[in-house]
Amino acid sequence: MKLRPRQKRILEFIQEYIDEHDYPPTIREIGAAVGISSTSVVNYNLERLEEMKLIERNREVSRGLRLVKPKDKRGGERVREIPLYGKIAAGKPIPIPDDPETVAENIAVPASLLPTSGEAFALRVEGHSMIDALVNDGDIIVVRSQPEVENGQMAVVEVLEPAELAGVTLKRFYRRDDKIELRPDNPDPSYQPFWVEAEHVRVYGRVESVLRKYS
Amino acid sequence: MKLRPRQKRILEFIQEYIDEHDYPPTIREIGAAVGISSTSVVNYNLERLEEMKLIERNREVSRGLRLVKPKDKRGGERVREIPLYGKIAAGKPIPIPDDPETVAENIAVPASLLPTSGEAFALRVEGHSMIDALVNDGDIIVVRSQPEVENGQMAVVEVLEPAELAGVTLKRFYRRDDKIELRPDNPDPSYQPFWVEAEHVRVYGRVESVLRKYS
DNA sequence: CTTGACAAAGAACATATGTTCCGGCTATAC
DNA sequence: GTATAGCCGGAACATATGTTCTTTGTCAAG
Repeated sequence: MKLRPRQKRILEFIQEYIDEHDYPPTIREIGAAVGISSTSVVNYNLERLEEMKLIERNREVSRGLRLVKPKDKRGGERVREIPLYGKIAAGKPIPIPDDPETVAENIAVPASLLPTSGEAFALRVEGHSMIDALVNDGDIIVVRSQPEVENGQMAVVEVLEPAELAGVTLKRFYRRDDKIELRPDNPDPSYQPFWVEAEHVRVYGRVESVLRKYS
Repeated sequence: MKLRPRQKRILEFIQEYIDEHDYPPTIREIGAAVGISSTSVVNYNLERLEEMKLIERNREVSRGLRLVKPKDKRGGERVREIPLYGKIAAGKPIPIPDDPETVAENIAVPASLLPTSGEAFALRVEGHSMIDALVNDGDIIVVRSQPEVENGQMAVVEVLEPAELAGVTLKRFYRRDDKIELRPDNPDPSYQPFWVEAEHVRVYGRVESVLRKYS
């Protein structure tokens, strides 16, 4: 079966309408846009399109139609939304937010910057302690959730004790037996590594990618 | 204003419904799902949600509602595809590809990392000359196409003459009268700035953002 | 030419769906 | 207590919207 020009215009209009409104048009709106005065003619053509498997319809439901292969703007799996949980101190640890469940916002990340497997989340870096690792104040890091990381990797960890260091921080991670060294990556001597008991550290994940926007 | 549990359930249901049907639910469908017998109560709560800027409504239109920040698969303008033209030397300029029109591939970039206006494209950085600007070998830069840049900005420029420097390169850009200094950002003395006649330089654009993926 | 399938227009119809109004309930403030 | 505001339920209402029917015109096949 062949797609007639009027039917092609209907398809295009549906796509445009959904792009603009986030919901499909009515039969009458389609008619007005394509230049069809009768609702029955629109209905007729929608039936043809349905036969051709180009759209799906839910009968007796207003705006009950969808495109079978929507020309999705975000091209399938090329982008994912991950939660942006807030700020992380690259310098001194900062306390965990009271309610970690409340996600401030989501951020869209290209699939090419995401881990190939596993969950991921994002944080905004505050401070300059990882400057030598090319991570700066204001950058957004994408973190792959995982309970362990290898030595030398950039990791997001929570320090439980001692109290004066407690909080979540971004550091290079080195494990020696049951002690863990958290090392900043800044030549400035005001940034010093510190050691913590392994049992007092919880690893959230390792840094997978970095996003930076220049104002 | 506080989000009441019933309103939260309404939001969640709208999201689920859209994910499943590709169009929004009716007031009555929301009521049935959330356990509200009266359409007026659903309407009332939708008005509250609209006040809180959590949804938008088109009155007198069936299913005329949308989530303001839809976790929707087709999240509108949140992502754009831009061409990834290939590699650029952060160190020595590299020749322009014979056919700049042939785009090797496209890359999806979140709108938050794109310039608010104008065209953009992406390049993969090769070399370490911009290491102090936190741009490293392998990073992808997003470039806003523009014919001029301000002094000190990181810019993608093409050098036409002299022949031994000809090519496209990534440098900090400084203009003094009719001469242009192209300055790398690496303390290593093997990276040296150089001066070129302004008429022998073509500016492609300035660096808008940086993406880095750790293997 | 006649026939039948297809496309279309217009009108009438059925109902799906948003809107409005009224009353009741609960909690808090006065 | 009373008063007020926020929230809810129910029903009547208006209309937005899909469905169906009849009629007309076109075009290719017989």
